[in-house]
Amino acid sequence: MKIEQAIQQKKFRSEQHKAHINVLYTAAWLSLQMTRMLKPYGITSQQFNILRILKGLHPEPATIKLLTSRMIDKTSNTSRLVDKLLAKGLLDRIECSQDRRRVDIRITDKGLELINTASEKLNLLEEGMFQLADAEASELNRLLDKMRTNE
Amino acid sequence: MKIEQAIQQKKFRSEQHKAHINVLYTAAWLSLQMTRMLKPYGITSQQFNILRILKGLHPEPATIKLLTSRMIDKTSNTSRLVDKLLAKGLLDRIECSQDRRRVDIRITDKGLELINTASEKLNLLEEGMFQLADAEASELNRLLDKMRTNE
DNA sequence: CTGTATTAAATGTAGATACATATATTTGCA
DNA sequence: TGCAAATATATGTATCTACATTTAATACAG
Repeated sequence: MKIEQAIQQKKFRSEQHKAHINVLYTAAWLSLQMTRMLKPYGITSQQFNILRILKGLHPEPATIKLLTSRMIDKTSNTSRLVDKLLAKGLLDRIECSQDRRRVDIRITDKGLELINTASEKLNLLEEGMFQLADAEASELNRLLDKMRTNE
Repeated sequence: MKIEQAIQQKKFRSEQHKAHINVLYTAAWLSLQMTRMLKPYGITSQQFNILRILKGLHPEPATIKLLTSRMIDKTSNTSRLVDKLLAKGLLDRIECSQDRRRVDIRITDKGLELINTASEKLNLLEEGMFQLADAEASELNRLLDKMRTNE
């Protein structure tokens, strides 16, 4: 569906303005798909994101600071997201002996199991979702990166 | 900044997967810019979105249902967003006499004034933000629409 | 050393999202 | 007509975001 139909707006100030709206709309759509896909596993997409980062590092641990720097949404409250995952037994938290301000966080076996199962489902979703050829996806990445030039 | 640096991840499963992450990241970045820009005006970006729709319709009113269908984020609670704007005197709400389930919502002069001032600021932001040529912005729109083919 | 600045993480808050459910009204058909 | 289904909006709840503030530990200049 074209963005014009999706939000029932015929005219836009410019193609750039339309692209701005389109990125926001597409991200909201993607997030919703992901939220629904993860629901049966009892985790949110931000929580999934943390598990994904920890899986990549495993068996090395991460600090809260490191997790934050790798999050898609930089302003989410990593401490509280980690709390939720701890309560579910998907993470372990070990106080850091060299620097007692820090905490080392590691994914548990239960966490690894969950993310592996959930990732399979997510891959299926992405396959259906992405009609883009490799070259098109590359170009999309280039354009998005360029859009954020003033970052 | 390239997405690889932005979230400090070197490898992605595919260009498509990278594009998925990139859309989410770019939208979060755009939203944050917008949130900060609107803060001095005392409104959130979702509230701005409602004012923008009502400005386009002015002097015609809109129902909650119409507003929802035009929102970028379809699952936001339009009723409650409208409540907030009413409390600030930026909207008027009139119960609909033909169908008493419905409520007609119209932007006030105060609302129009606010959105006009805020829009100018926002345009400045967009100018600085968009390094994309017209043809590039068009292509970006095409790719995003294609990404949502299964919508 | 000692005290100030910096850093890491946690917490308080107001507002938003996602979704289920409730309430009120209108439609439409037996 | 009468009553079930559909429609429009509102509300309850748990979670998340954005940001300011707090707590605690470490760094480092004088």
